[in-house]
Amino acid sequence: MIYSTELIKGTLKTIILKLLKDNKRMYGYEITQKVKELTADRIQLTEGALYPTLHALEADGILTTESEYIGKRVRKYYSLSPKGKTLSKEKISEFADFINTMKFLLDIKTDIA
Amino acid sequence: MIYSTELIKGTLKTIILKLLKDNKRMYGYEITQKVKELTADRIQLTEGALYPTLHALEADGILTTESEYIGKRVRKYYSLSPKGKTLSKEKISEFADFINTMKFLLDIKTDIA
DNA sequence: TCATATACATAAGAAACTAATGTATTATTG
DNA sequence: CAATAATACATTAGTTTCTTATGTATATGA
Repeated sequence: MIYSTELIKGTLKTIILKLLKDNKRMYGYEITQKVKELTADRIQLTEGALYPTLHALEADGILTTESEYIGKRVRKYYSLSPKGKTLSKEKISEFADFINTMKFLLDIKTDIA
Repeated sequence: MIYSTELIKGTLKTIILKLLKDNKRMYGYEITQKVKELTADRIQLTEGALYPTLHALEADGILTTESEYIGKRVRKYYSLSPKGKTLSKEKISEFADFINTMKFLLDIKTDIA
Protein backbone atom coordinates (compact mmCIF):
# COMPACT_ATOMS: atom_id res chain seq x y z
CA MET A 1 0.00 0.00 0.00
CA ILE A 2 1.26 3.46 -0.91
CA TYR A 3 -0.22 6.17 1.28
CA SER A 4 -1.93 9.20 -0.19
CA THR A 5 0.36 12.16 0.25
CA GLU A 6 -2.06 14.08 2.45
CA LEU A 7 -1.95 11.32 5.04
CA ILE A 8 1.75 11.67 5.74
CA LYS A 9 1.55 15.43 6.02
CA GLY A 10 2.38 16.76 9.42
CA THR A 11 4.34 13.68 10.48
CA LEU A 12 7.71 14.64 9.03
CA LYS A 13 9.08 16.46 12.08
CA THR A 14 8.00 13.65 14.38
CA ILE A 15 9.70 11.05 12.20
CA ILE A 16 12.94 13.03 12.04
CA LEU A 17 12.98 13.60 15.79
CA LYS A 18 12.36 9.93 16.50
CA LEU A 19 15.17 8.74 14.23
CA LEU A 20 17.62 11.22 15.72
CA LYS A 21 16.59 10.17 19.20
CA ASP A 22 17.58 6.59 18.39
CA ASN A 23 20.62 7.26 16.25
CA LYS A 24 22.52 10.13 17.89
CA ARG A 25 23.41 11.64 14.55
CA MET A 26 22.25 11.15 10.96
CA TYR A 27 22.58 12.96 7.66
CA GLY A 28 19.70 13.86 5.37
CA TYR A 29 20.08 11.19 2.76
CA GLU A 30 20.51 8.60 5.49
CA ILE A 31 17.18 9.64 7.00
CA THR A 32 15.34 9.12 3.70
CA GLN A 33 16.87 5.66 3.31
CA LYS A 34 16.19 4.64 6.89
CA VAL A 35 12.53 5.62 6.63
CA LYS A 36 12.17 3.77 3.34
CA GLU A 37 13.75 0.70 4.89
CA LEU A 38 11.80 0.76 8.15
CA THR A 39 8.47 1.26 6.39
CA ALA A 40 9.11 -1.19 3.55
CA ASP A 41 8.89 1.67 1.02
CA ARG A 42 5.52 2.83 2.35
CA ILE A 43 6.88 6.21 3.37
CA GLN A 44 9.35 7.86 1.05
CA LEU A 45 10.52 11.27 2.15
CA THR A 46 11.23 13.69 -0.66
CA GLU A 47 14.27 15.90 -0.51
CA GLY A 48 12.18 18.99 -1.19
CA ALA A 49 10.33 18.34 2.05
CA LEU A 50 13.20 16.99 4.13
CA TYR A 51 15.94 19.57 3.67
CA PRO A 52 13.87 22.68 4.36
CA THR A 53 12.48 20.97 7.47
CA LEU A 54 15.96 20.09 8.72
CA HIS A 55 17.08 23.68 8.14
CA ALA A 56 14.07 25.01 10.01
CA LEU A 57 14.67 22.68 12.96
CA GLU A 58 18.28 23.79 13.07
CA ALA A 59 17.26 27.46 12.94
CA ASP A 60 14.92 26.82 15.87
CA GLY A 61 17.73 25.35 17.94
CA ILE A 62 16.21 21.88 17.91
CA LEU A 63 18.97 20.29 15.87
CA THR A 64 22.69 20.90 15.77
CA THR A 65 24.95 20.09 12.83
CA GLU A 66 28.46 18.95 12.03
CA SER A 67 29.74 18.86 8.47
CA GLU A 68 32.27 16.25 7.46
CA TYR A 69 34.09 15.48 4.27
CA ILE A 70 33.67 11.98 2.93
CA GLY A 71 36.26 12.04 0.17
CA LYS A 72 35.46 15.26 -1.63
CA ARG A 73 31.81 15.30 -0.71
CA VAL A 74 30.32 17.16 2.25
CA ARG A 75 28.05 15.24 4.54
CA LYS A 76 25.99 17.18 7.07
CA TYR A 77 25.19 15.34 10.26
CA TYR A 78 22.24 16.36 12.41
CA SER A 79 21.85 15.71 16.15
CA LEU A 80 19.25 16.59 18.77
CA SER A 81 20.04 19.56 20.97
CA PRO A 82 18.84 19.37 24.60
CA LYS A 83 15.76 21.25 23.46
CA GLY A 84 15.42 18.71 20.65
CA LYS A 85 15.55 15.78 23.06
CA THR A 86 12.64 17.21 25.01
CA LEU A 87 10.69 17.99 21.86
CA SER A 88 11.34 14.51 20.49
CA LYS A 89 9.69 12.89 23.50
CA GLU A 90 6.79 15.31 23.36
CA LYS A 91 6.14 14.79 19.66
CA ILE A 92 6.23 11.01 19.96
CA SER A 93 3.84 10.90 22.89
CA GLU A 94 1.57 13.41 21.20
CA PHE A 95 1.42 11.16 18.17
CA ALA A 96 0.77 8.11 20.34
CA ASP A 97 -2.15 9.92 21.91
CA PHE A 98 -3.37 11.02 18.50
CA ILE A 99 -3.31 7.41 17.28
CA ASN A 100 -5.55 6.35 20.15
CA THR A 101 -7.99 9.16 19.45
CA MET A 102 -8.13 8.32 15.75
CA LYS A 103 -8.47 4.59 16.42
CA PHE A 104 -11.48 5.30 18.57
CA LEU A 105 -12.94 7.82 16.15
CA LEU A 106 -12.51 5.58 13.13
CA ASP A 107 -13.38 2.43 15.09
CA ILE A 108 -10.15 0.71 14.16
CA LYS A 109 -9.31 -2.53 15.93
CA THR A 110 -5.85 -3.06 17.33
CA ASP A 111 -3.76 -5.42 15.26
CA ILE A 112 -3.01 -8.65 17.07
CA ALA A 113 0.46 -9.36 15.80
CA MET B 1 -3.97 17.17 25.34
CA ILE B 2 -4.63 19.51 22.43
CA TYR B 3 -2.96 18.33 19.26
CA SER B 4 -0.67 20.56 17.24
CA THR B 5 -2.54 21.60 14.13
CA GLU B 6 -0.08 19.97 11.75
CA LEU B 7 -0.82 16.57 13.25
CA ILE B 8 -4.47 16.57 12.23
CA LYS B 9 -3.70 17.70 8.70
CA GLY B 10 -4.73 15.28 6.05
CA THR B 11 -7.22 13.45 8.28
CA LEU B 12 -10.26 15.64 7.64
CA LYS B 13 -11.62 13.75 4.65
CA THR B 14 -11.21 10.43 6.40
CA ILE B 15 -13.06 11.67 9.48
CA ILE B 16 -15.94 13.05 7.41
CA LEU B 17 -16.26 9.84 5.41
CA LYS B 18 -16.25 7.72 8.55
CA LEU B 19 -18.97 9.73 10.27
CA LEU B 20 -21.17 9.66 7.17
CA LYS B 21 -20.63 5.93 6.86
CA ASP B 22 -22.03 5.46 10.35
CA ASN B 23 -24.76 8.09 10.28
CA LYS B 24 -26.34 7.97 6.84
CA ARG B 25 -26.69 11.72 6.71
CA MET B 26 -25.28 14.63 8.66
CA TYR B 27 -25.02 18.39 8.28
CA GLY B 28 -21.85 20.41 8.65
CA TYR B 29 -22.35 21.84 12.08
CA GLU B 30 -23.42 18.43 13.34
CA ILE B 31 -20.13 16.98 12.11
CA THR B 32 -18.08 19.53 14.06
CA GLN B 33 -20.05 18.78 17.23
CA LYS B 34 -19.86 15.02 16.84
CA VAL B 35 -16.10 15.10 16.37
CA LYS B 36 -15.70 17.34 19.41
CA GLU B 37 -17.85 14.98 21.44
CA LEU B 38 -16.23 11.74 20.28
CA THR B 39 -12.72 13.06 20.83
CA ALA B 40 -13.43 14.82 24.13
CA ASP B 41 -12.54 18.18 22.56
CA ARG B 42 -9.19 16.92 21.28
CA ILE B 43 -10.13 17.47 17.66
CA GLN B 44 -12.10 20.59 16.84
CA LEU B 45 -12.86 21.06 13.17
CA THR B 46 -12.95 24.65 11.99
CA GLU B 47 -15.67 25.78 9.63
CA GLY B 48 -13.10 27.31 7.29
CA ALA B 49 -11.64 23.84 6.77
CA LEU B 50 -14.85 21.83 6.91
CA TYR B 51 -17.17 23.59 4.47
CA PRO B 52 -14.73 23.86 1.55
CA THR B 53 -13.90 20.18 2.01
CA LEU B 54 -17.58 19.19 2.00
CA HIS B 55 -18.10 21.25 -1.15
CA ALA B 56 -15.11 19.62 -2.83
CA LEU B 57 -16.31 16.13 -1.92
CA GLU B 58 -19.73 16.96 -3.33
CA ALA B 59 -18.17 18.34 -6.53
CA ASP B 60 -16.23 15.08 -6.88
CA GLY B 61 -19.41 13.02 -6.63
CA ILE B 62 -18.41 11.51 -3.31
CA LEU B 63 -21.16 13.18 -1.32
CA THR B 64 -24.75 14.03 -2.18
CA THR B 65 -26.81 16.73 -0.49
CA GLU B 66 -30.35 17.51 0.52
CA SER B 67 -31.31 20.91 1.89
CA GLU B 68 -34.08 21.20 4.43
CA TYR B 69 -35.66 24.08 6.23
CA ILE B 70 -35.60 23.93 9.99
CA GLY B 71 -37.85 26.85 10.82
CA LYS B 72 -36.51 29.61 8.60
CA ARG B 73 -33.00 28.27 8.55
CA VAL B 74 -31.55 26.05 5.83
CA ARG B 75 -29.78 22.91 6.89
CA LYS B 76 -27.70 21.03 4.34
CA TYR B 77 -27.49 17.29 4.83
CA TYR B 78 -24.64 15.30 3.32
CA SER B 79 -24.72 11.59 2.48
CA LEU B 80 -22.27 9.17 0.90
CA SER B 81 -22.82 8.39 -2.78
CA PRO B 82 -22.03 4.81 -3.91
CA LYS B 83 -18.61 6.14 -4.88
CA GLY B 84 -18.38 7.70 -1.42
CA LYS B 85 -19.14 4.40 0.28
CA THR B 86 -16.28 2.74 -1.51
CA LEU B 87 -13.94 5.63 -0.78
CA SER B 88 -14.96 5.65 2.88
CA LYS B 89 -13.85 2.04 3.34
CA GLU B 90 -10.63 2.67 1.44
CA LYS B 91 -9.72 5.75 3.45
CA ILE B 92 -10.38 4.06 6.78
CA SER B 93 -8.33 0.98 5.95
CA GLU B 94 -5.58 3.17 4.54
CA PHE B 95 -5.46 5.04 7.82
CA ALA B 96 -5.48 1.80 9.80
CA ASP B 97 -2.48 0.63 7.80
CA PHE B 98 -0.80 3.99 8.27
CA ILE B 99 -1.28 3.75 12.03
CA ASN B 100 0.50 0.40 12.09
CA THR B 101 3.37 1.74 10.03
CA MET B 102 3.74 4.77 12.28
CA LYS B 103 3.49 2.70 15.46
CA PHE B 104 6.33 0.57 14.23
CA LEU B 105 8.36 3.52 13.03
CA LEU B 106 7.92 5.49 16.26
CA ASP B 107 8.12 2.37 18.44
CA ILE B 108 4.76 3.02 20.06
CA LYS B 109 3.30 0.31 22.24
CA THR B 110 -0.32 -0.65 21.84
CA ASP B 111 -2.52 0.60 24.63
CA ILE B 112 -4.01 -2.16 26.73
CA ALA B 113 -7.37 -0.67 27.58
C1' DT C 1 -32.70 42.15 25.69
C1' DC C 2 -28.36 40.56 25.24
C1' DA C 3 -25.24 36.87 24.82
C1' DT C 4 -24.63 32.45 23.13
C1' DA C 5 -25.59 28.72 20.10
C1' DT C 6 -26.90 27.18 15.68
C1' DA C 7 -25.91 27.09 10.66
C1' DC C 8 -24.43 28.37 6.48
C1' DA C 9 -20.51 30.56 3.60
C1' DT C 10 -16.25 32.88 1.72
C1' DA C 11 -11.67 34.96 1.37
C1' DA C 12 -6.86 36.40 2.45
C1' DG C 13 -2.88 34.60 3.91
C1' DA C 14 0.23 30.96 5.88
C1' DA C 15 2.17 26.43 6.18
C1' DA C 16 3.88 22.45 4.37
C1' DC C 17 4.21 20.05 1.02
C1' DT C 18 5.21 18.13 -4.38
C1' DA C 19 7.66 18.08 -8.50
C1' DA C 20 11.23 19.82 -10.88
C1' DT C 21 15.70 21.37 -11.37
C1' DG C 22 20.55 22.05 -10.28
C1' DT C 23 25.34 20.69 -8.87
C1' DA C 24 28.78 17.42 -7.86
C1' DT C 25 31.02 13.06 -6.37
C1' DT C 26 31.32 8.04 -6.13
C1' DA C 27 30.18 3.33 -7.34
C1' DT C 28 28.66 -0.06 -10.51
C1' DT C 29 28.05 -2.50 -14.62
C1' DG C 30 27.99 -3.70 -19.44
C1' DC D 1 36.20 2.81 -19.79
C1' DA D 2 31.99 4.95 -20.63
C1' DA D 3 27.50 5.24 -19.25
C1' DT D 4 24.32 4.84 -15.62
C1' DA D 5 22.82 4.70 -11.03
C1' DA D 6 23.49 5.96 -6.42
C1' DT D 7 24.96 9.23 -3.08
C1' DA D 8 24.44 13.92 -1.13
C1' DC D 9 23.57 18.43 -0.84
C1' DA D 10 20.26 22.41 -2.10
C1' DT D 11 16.57 25.62 -4.02
C1' DT D 12 12.35 27.20 -6.30
C1' DA D 13 7.73 27.59 -8.48
C1' DG D 14 3.43 26.12 -7.78
C1' DT D 15 -0.26 23.52 -5.26
C1' DT D 16 -2.97 21.91 -1.55
C1' DT D 17 -4.88 22.44 2.60
C1' DC D 18 -5.33 24.56 6.25
C1' DT D 19 -6.03 28.93 9.85
C1' DT D 20 -8.00 33.12 11.01
C1' DA D 21 -11.17 36.40 10.15
C1' DT D 22 -15.25 38.02 8.48
C1' DG D 23 -20.07 37.98 7.02
C1' DT D 24 -25.06 36.83 7.32
C1' DA D 25 -28.98 35.17 9.64
C1' DT D 26 -32.02 32.55 12.88
C1' DA D 27 -32.97 30.45 17.41
C1' DT D 28 -32.43 29.94 22.27
C1' DG D 29 -31.59 30.82 27.10
C1' DA D 30 -30.54 33.74 31.02
